Amino acid sequence: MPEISRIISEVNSLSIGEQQDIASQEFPEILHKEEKAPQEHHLPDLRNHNGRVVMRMAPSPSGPLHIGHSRMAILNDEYVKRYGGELILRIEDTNPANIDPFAYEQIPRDLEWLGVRVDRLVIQSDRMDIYYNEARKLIEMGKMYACTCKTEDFKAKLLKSIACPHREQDIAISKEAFENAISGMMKSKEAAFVVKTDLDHPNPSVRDWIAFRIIDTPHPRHGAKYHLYPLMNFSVAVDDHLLGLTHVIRGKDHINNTEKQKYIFRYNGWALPEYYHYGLVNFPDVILKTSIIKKGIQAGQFSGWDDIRLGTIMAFRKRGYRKETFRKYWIDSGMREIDSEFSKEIFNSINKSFIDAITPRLFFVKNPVILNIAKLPESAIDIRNHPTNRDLGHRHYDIFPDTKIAVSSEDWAPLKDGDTVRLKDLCNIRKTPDGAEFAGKDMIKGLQIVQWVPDPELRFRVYRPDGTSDSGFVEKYILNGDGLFQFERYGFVNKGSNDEGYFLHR
RNA sequence: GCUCCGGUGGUGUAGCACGGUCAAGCAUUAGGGACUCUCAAUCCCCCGACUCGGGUCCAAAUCCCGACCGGAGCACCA
Repeated sequence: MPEISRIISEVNSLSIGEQQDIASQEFPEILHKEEKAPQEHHLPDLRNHNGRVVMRMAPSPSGPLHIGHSRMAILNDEYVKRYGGELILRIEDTNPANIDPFAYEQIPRDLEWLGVRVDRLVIQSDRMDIYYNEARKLIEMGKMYACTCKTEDFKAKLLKSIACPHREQDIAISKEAFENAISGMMKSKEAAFVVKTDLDHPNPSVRDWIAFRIIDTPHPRHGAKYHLYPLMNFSVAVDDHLLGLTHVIRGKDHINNTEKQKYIFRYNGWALPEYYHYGLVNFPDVILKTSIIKKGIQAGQFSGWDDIRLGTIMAFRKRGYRKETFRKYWIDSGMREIDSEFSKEIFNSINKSFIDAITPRLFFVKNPVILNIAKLPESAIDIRNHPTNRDLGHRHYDIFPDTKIAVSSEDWAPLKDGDTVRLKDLCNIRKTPDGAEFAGKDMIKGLQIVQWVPDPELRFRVYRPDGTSDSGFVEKYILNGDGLFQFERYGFVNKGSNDEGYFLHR
């Protein structure tokens, strides 16, 4: 080692120029910069994976999944697929007030569409007895107590690191209160059940946190069967252990919760899973909040959970996004703890790379003008459905002197009399004071090319995610297919029916 | 205010655990061009970043300290 240091300092004592001279004379091969292989984005390896991992996704059933949830789902799924093991979907429905029954059926469907393989479904409200039993153990250990303080008093004391009078009460009192709460003999807010942590913990929210509360609201799955519900930090800790999780990946917003949950692990002597927290993603101009969406749907402002103005998986799907896009985007984003902004451009660009080569082209003329073209010659033409992909075939038109042609007013209106444009794949036309006239069949380089629709009959409306819509004529060939089309010079559109569709992206 | 986390081009990231191969890679976007009967795709070119200030070191995007900025949480949501 000293030898190496000596040589390094010797080399460093030379100027760059001298170093280069020596290198080029004695070791010319090192001056050739090696071509770097393109770097694939890939997720880092997990700590302590022993060939098998058990992971989970834990959404609350307040509504269907949205784009934000897809990160959690895909990250977990990727790792389980990489190492092998089990992916658990755990529906966290221990707050009866925040449940939309529809979510129980839609969340699995959203995941399936995303290509996430769920090995096991766990619904927390079906495991209440397990939580009760774990709580009894903690009470017995003296690590949990019943508190009948007023909420404000309880908070105020903790803020000052002062124990509430119930903290050291007899275990029997807590035990009895717990059973009473379970059997429904206590009203909401009359008591709470608190996990003892550390009154001097620097973060006040970690000090003695509430693990169970009494709720009178009936549960959508269980009605009035239960009156005492665990809070997330308790049920999560218990389940993460009992379900045998090896790794937990979730958003950074849970970092504080992890601290709280660790107390349950410690008291029981359970081994901790490996935790990862990815940074928060800001989604500009995307509506994600379930409470807002719900209100909007009820008020008739949105057509439903799949309204294309929303950020739900259902809405993305309706617009024609590919599931592969979600996966690539989130893998590219990695697992860093930095907060970031969702990039619509990159997301759309990824999506385009998946669909461009396989999506048939079609002409759509928005805000149309119908032209009678003077001296239009009879012709029969074939138009390719894709500029390079021959497998997509072509479409055929017979054009006659009296065939009416629609073009977009956005193309036509700016033209002056005498200007010429190219009707793509058909002919050139000249604008005249009376309308339009034929101006030759041969393609002239540099001529503006416009899309057109012959014998315009099919009105088509495209709904855009910003709430607006465009209307125009579309080629009749749209009737022959379903799914995605690229309306040339307009963008990709997912067909909803024969007269309307949804804008995907350009 | 307190606790924790983080700061690489317009945007998303790679690199940071083990300082030298980083005068910083990739993608996207903007701009220019080639090609093209789509203002698409493809190809080429180009603009653009290590938050700042100290320190350690022969050498710092990488380690240490401070500042600044941003985010999350702060107690009966998940």
